[in-house]
Amino acid sequence: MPKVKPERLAARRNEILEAAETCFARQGFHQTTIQNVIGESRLSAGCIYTHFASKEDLIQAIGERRHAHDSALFAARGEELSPLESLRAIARAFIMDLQKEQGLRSRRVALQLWAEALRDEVIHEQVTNGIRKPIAGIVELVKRGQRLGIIDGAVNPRAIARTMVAMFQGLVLQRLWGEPFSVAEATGAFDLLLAGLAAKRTSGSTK
Amino acid sequence: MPKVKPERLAARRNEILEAAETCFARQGFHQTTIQNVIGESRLSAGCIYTHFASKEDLIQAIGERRHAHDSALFAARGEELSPLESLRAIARAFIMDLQKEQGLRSRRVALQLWAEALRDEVIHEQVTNGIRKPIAGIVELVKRGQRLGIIDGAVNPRAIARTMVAMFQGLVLQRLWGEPFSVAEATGAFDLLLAGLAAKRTSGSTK
Amino acid sequence: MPKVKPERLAARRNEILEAAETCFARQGFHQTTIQNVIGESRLSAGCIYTHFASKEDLIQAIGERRHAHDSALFAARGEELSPLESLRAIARAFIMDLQKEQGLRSRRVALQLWAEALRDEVIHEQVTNGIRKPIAGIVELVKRGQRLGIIDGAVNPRAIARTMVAMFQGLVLQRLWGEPFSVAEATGAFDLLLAGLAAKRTSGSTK
Amino acid sequence: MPKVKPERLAARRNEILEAAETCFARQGFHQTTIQNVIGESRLSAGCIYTHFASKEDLIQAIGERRHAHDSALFAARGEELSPLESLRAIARAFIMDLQKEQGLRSRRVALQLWAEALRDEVIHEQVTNGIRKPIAGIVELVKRGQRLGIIDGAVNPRAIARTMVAMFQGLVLQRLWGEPFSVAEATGAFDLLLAGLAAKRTSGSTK
DNA sequence: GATGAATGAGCCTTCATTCAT
DNA sequence: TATGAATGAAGGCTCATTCAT
Repeated sequence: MPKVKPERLAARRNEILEAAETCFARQGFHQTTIQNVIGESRLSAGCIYTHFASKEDLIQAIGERRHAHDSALFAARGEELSPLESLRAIARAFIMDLQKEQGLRSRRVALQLWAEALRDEVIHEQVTNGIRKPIAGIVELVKRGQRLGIIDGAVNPRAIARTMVAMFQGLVLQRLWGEPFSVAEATGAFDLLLAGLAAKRTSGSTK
Repeated sequence: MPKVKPERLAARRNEILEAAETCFARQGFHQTTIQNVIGESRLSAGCIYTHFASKEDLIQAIGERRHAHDSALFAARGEELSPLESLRAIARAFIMDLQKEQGLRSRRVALQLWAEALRDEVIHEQVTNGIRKPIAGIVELVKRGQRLGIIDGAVNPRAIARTMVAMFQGLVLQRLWGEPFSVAEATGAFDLLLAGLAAKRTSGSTK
Repeated sequence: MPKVKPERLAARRNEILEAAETCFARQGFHQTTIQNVIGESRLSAGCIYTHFASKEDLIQAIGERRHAHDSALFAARGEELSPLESLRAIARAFIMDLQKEQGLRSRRVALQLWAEALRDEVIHEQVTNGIRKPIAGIVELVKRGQRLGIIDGAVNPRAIARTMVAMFQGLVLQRLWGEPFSVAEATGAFDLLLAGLAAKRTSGSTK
Repeated sequence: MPKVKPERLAARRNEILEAAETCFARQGFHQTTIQNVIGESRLSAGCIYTHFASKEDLIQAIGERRHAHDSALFAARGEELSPLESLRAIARAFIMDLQKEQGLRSRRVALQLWAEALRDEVIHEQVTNGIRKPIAGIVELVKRGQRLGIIDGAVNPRAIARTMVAMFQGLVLQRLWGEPFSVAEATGAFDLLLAGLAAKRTSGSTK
């Protein structure tokens, strides 16, 4: 029987993660020292190391969090919408989320996780898993659209899904770099892609 | 009259950059030690530091290179093509480049530069400049297309350009993470976007 | 409420300074490596750097110590003595101190600080402050002597004070270089200067 | 038969020493890099190393120069003066020399040699030799004065000589540290010492 | 002799991690 | 559990010195 309730433990863990994310967003993983996290969390080195085995562990835990966040964004839009409307809704939700100042901190960390994924197997797993679920969801929607005759049957659902996600990722990059970002522009561009999808008579060639 | 020709200097500089890029692609900026670069280049610490002021300087020089490479990819497609064909050509060139094993090493480094741009002002400049030129080029093509009546006059050229670049960036990410990548899929998806562009009578709304 | 008492901190700091002074006296500032101090103190690099910000900081802290030591040597000789006797007492104390083996270690360091003062503003401040207090003290004594009619009113107190200190400094140099040093000789020479001071009827010129 | 005349060699050697002294005076031995000397002399590393075996050798050569300079200062004052006048003349020459801006550069280096003498046997030899000659000269003068009955026979010539030199050294220190320095003050103080010397009836005690 | 690019040992410093309290 | 002083293995960088030209 633990003397400290598990919820207390989780709370402490969360405090640390919160502090770490702040530091990581500000300075990056490698520029952030454990001392920084200690300062930000107002805890001690020893305390942090009873909750996380190592700095790497801490980073991975942060990765896990992000994973959850993005999955939620793309998660089940109400079933009552048409597939195309669902896709728009997803895009809109994502684009709106990019607007929020608050989400940016976490996305700055995400960008670093993207880079880290090249080397760290665990993070690689997190990142690719984090992408596969949304992609699968979009694939489902497109297929449904095709069954309903709303979406051109010739398009490759997987390719569409991957492309949409790619667009979102690229938008994140540009947003993080401080490029001008407008919800209207982003939504408009996305609608063009959907328009292409819907077109019964796709002009695959420009000739 | 220098005993050693300037071209020799440049060659040496290049050797170092080459070795550094190899290390950075393999281990990332922060996991790579100068010792690694020394080992890879078979030169000495002192030699490296007569060509680059610091590790940071080395990273920035690598950034400069990438900058040049990508700008070239997007650069002037022949004027004889129609704007839409030009856009396709650009996309195709980019997608083909992503196929090449050789380009990947450099792109692994690019992803790290993207993350680094959040903290390093010089790299930030490089990365955003590297993106602005392609965007400007695409904007020009779209505008020409609109003037020629080939592209829907209602679309926002800037938004399209930014979106296209975003797509490319996202593709790079997925490719680097080892997600299955097919030229046909990628090209197909891109054509959809172009189809949306070309459609004179697009219902921007799905209602 | 700190787990470790502040006095423990000060003790540790002192250990380090002690080790550093030993090394510095033996090898000089620049020949001494932090590794040497580590070896001498039987502590670790990290520990030293939690107490001192840099090697330079360590040197300056050593300077501060010396400063204190010398100021003490020249400090208030009992008020019950006549000014001339006070001057003799000061000189004697100084000369005796030069005899002690123990004081030599610290003086070897002092000589290096004298040289360092040419370049390091902080050390320059320490060294000149360390000299100004004794000079001021001697000036006071001379003035008192003049008021009492014991010391020739024509002499410039400041010049005398500076000269006395100069003599002491020169003696330190010669002592450190291993020149034969005898208390009797040194005291005798100093008395000559005092004799000159006291002489009511001195012909400043030898003609 | 050397192709390069020895005088050409000596000239080159001198150029280097000149540059080195400038650097050493400005930054100290240990802060001065060979690169600095190279820059100051507008020669090359290889060139310097054909004239001097090592940095240490360069420093010692500088030491040799200083040695010569100071010995000259104290050297044989005309025989026609009385001993006391000779002593005054020596002091005056020294004090005047301290005034010259030009001499200061070299004295800044001297101070560093004084410190270096603690560790470097060669420099120690130079410094102590540089002092012994003046001391011997002064001893001779004092003895002559005693024989002539001008100087109190009770004084210890060696002690006097050492003390005078000590005073000079101390004055150099204070001057280098930028303490206010006046020829009149310095000369006055020195005269006091001479006055003490001359006194037939030395009050060795102040009681 | 002169040049200066190259060498590489070694220095100062940092920082993830531990452990006695 | 929490604390934070202490550890010590590296890491980035410098600089005296060499040697092919």
